[in-house]
Amino acid sequence: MIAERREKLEQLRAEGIDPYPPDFDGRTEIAVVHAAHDDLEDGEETEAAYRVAGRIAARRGHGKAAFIDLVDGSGRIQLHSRADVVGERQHELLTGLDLGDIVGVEGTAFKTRRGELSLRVAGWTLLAKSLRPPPDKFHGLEDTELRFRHRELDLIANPETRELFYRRRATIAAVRAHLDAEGFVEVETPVLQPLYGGALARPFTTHHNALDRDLYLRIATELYLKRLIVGGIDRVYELGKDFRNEGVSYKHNPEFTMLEWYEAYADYADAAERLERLVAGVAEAVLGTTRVERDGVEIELSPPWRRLTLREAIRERTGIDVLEHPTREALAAAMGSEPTPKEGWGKLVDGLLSKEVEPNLIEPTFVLDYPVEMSPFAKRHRSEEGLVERWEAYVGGFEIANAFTELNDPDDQRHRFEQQAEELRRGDEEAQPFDESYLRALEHGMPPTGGVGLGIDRLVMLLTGARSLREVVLFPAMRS
RNA sequence: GGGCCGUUAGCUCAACUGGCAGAGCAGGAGACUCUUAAUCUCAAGGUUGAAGGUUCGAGUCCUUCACGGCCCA
Repeated sequence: MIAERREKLEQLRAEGIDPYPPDFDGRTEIAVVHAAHDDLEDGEETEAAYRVAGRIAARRGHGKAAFIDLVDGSGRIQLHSRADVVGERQHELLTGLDLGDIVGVEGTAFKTRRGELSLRVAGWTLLAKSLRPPPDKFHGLEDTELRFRHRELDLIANPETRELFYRRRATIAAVRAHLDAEGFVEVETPVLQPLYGGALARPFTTHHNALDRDLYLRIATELYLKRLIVGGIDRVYELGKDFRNEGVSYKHNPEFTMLEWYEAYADYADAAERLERLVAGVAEAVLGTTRVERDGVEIELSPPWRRLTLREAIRERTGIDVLEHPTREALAAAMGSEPTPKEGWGKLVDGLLSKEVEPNLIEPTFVLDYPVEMSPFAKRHRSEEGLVERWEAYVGGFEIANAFTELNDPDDQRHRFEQQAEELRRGDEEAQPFDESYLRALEHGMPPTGGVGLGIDRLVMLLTGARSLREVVLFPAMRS
């Protein structure tokens, strides 16, 4: 198959045709041609000449004439080649090209009797010979593994894939526009970090040869961004990749795109209002509506979202009041199970939340006020003992965002790091390492601050109806 | 980590209880000057994911492994 195409390549070279010329001038996007002439009458001809370029997607020969479908990034247009117009030899060579070949074409616009806007080919140039057969022109490419490993084939064969990633891009652009308009400053902080922090997760480790030291790929941008708050950038955000050394699932990829923003002189209630406005605004900008559908259920994203406490949420689903069972032994007993040595009380609560509560939170919901054990960077609750001012936002059965009133008391932060050290000793590999440098920054004084982390991939899932995060990541992690 | 399902031609898929591995599209040769999943004729295309086993005979049954999907942890 490949050998046949290589043979054609050599034949073209023998004819003096460069199969990979460097340029094609004066190109018009196919969508522009459609916009200019879609109103032609059936059978109407014009003198309007265009140069278009793209990939040959289909071909229907008719002896001394042929129809060819040409696709570029903007759309598809039909070409009509006639031997009496373009010349016998040029016609033969054109129809002898393979599906997948990339050509530049000059021609005049007309509409066929059946009403399809087409270009009458006056001349053409091979721009790139394709040596491998493209996916099936009718069925597209359906094999999930091939689609993910060779996303370029998915994009060639499945226009809806291209649409999805255009929508992803529109989502990110709308998020930036929203925050920029609210006076937030976008920054870039280190991806390679001497200490990881800001989330409960295991990091990837790498090594810097010249410095001869291990570095971590960031699991969050949190601690650096809060140092910028200390520095006086009162509204700051970063949108970029985080890396967590964990398994893959429909909602996890080891590298993923995260937005974090921090706002001085705000708390977690302000952050919640900002998030629900942002998500609804982005949906409106990207979809033109604040309603999305998921598994046949319509979800309204416009504010205000439901708010309930974590305690209520768990009690509502399981009948267990976690605050009545404040030790890991007591809570495990109430759950009817034995805690493993690695599980602290916070882990058990987290388990109840993710297993029992999360899948049932379809309508947008803020779950408020988490146990302090689960939240080493959140400020203690202003009125509830043992809790912090934190929320997680759930939509469609999964978490999209996490926020707190940030802990700005350096002594309390030191105490929390010590607690995390204990968790590390117990064997919890997701616990936080002690970060003296961050503590020192807090000791200079950080204003009261509200901060949010929003999972961009999950937001895109929400706005595209994708079943899996892997569908909205161009090249998801795969086994070798 | 566990369970279930899948892996057959470049792509999309067939092959009843074990019995000659097939089709459509793509590719090749030919016919056809308004087709659009064009149509028609002819010919070609395979280490059935890998390794081992059972059997006269394995795409099909058994074991192990690889990769993927779904569900659970």
